[in-house]
Amino acid sequence: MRKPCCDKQHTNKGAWSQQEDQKLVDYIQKHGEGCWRSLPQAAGLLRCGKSCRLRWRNYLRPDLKRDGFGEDEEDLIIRLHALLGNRWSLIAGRLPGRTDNEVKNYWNSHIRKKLDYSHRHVGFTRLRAEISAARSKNQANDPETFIDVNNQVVGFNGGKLEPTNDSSSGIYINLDLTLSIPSKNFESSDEN
DNA sequence: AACTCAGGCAACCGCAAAAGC
DNA sequence: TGCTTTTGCGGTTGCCTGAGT
Repeated sequence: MRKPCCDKQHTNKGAWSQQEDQKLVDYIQKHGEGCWRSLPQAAGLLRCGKSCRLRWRNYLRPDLKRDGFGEDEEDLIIRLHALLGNRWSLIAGRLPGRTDNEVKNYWNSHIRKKLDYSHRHVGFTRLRAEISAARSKNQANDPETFIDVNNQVVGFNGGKLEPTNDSSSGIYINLDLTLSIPSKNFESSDEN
């Protein structure tokens, strides 16, 4: 039987107060990240470890961007989502200062709607077709499909998408994620 | 001004993978 | 090697806010 992550009767839930944030930040600055299970008690917080970890990673980390998503970031998310699906942590990993939760929320509240409009966009359709071909090759367990994501070559290895140095053979797709599709085209495609 | 409703975001939950023993 | 514990991830929920009526 799995133990619950914390004693829910003695933990706070809901929005974090400034005092709680400060305690968490102070503790992590002193002791570093990790040991989330024991952290709340050590930091004097009535929260479960998972809650502390989430709060730190999504909102308190000093390297987070707190401004809105730019067009280039949005384009990148669209391309990565076409490639990776709902692998939010992987997508967020390609966006410095962004979290998986932030990307996921942004996708669900903004981009998904936009894509409903843009699915007829020729360039985007072509991109999806290329990616779809690569993914179906992967489903056939063919390891020789490589995708260049911002100069990092990744390959399907045993069904997993992983960085690889071996791109000497097989299908090779350069997504060129440093360039952005003019996102205005997405919007305009349905408005005529 | 009051009410309703939809959108956006923060946070929680449960599961799976990884790590430790 | 197998079991337990911890961490990470993705889906979902619930609250808050602003627009519309």
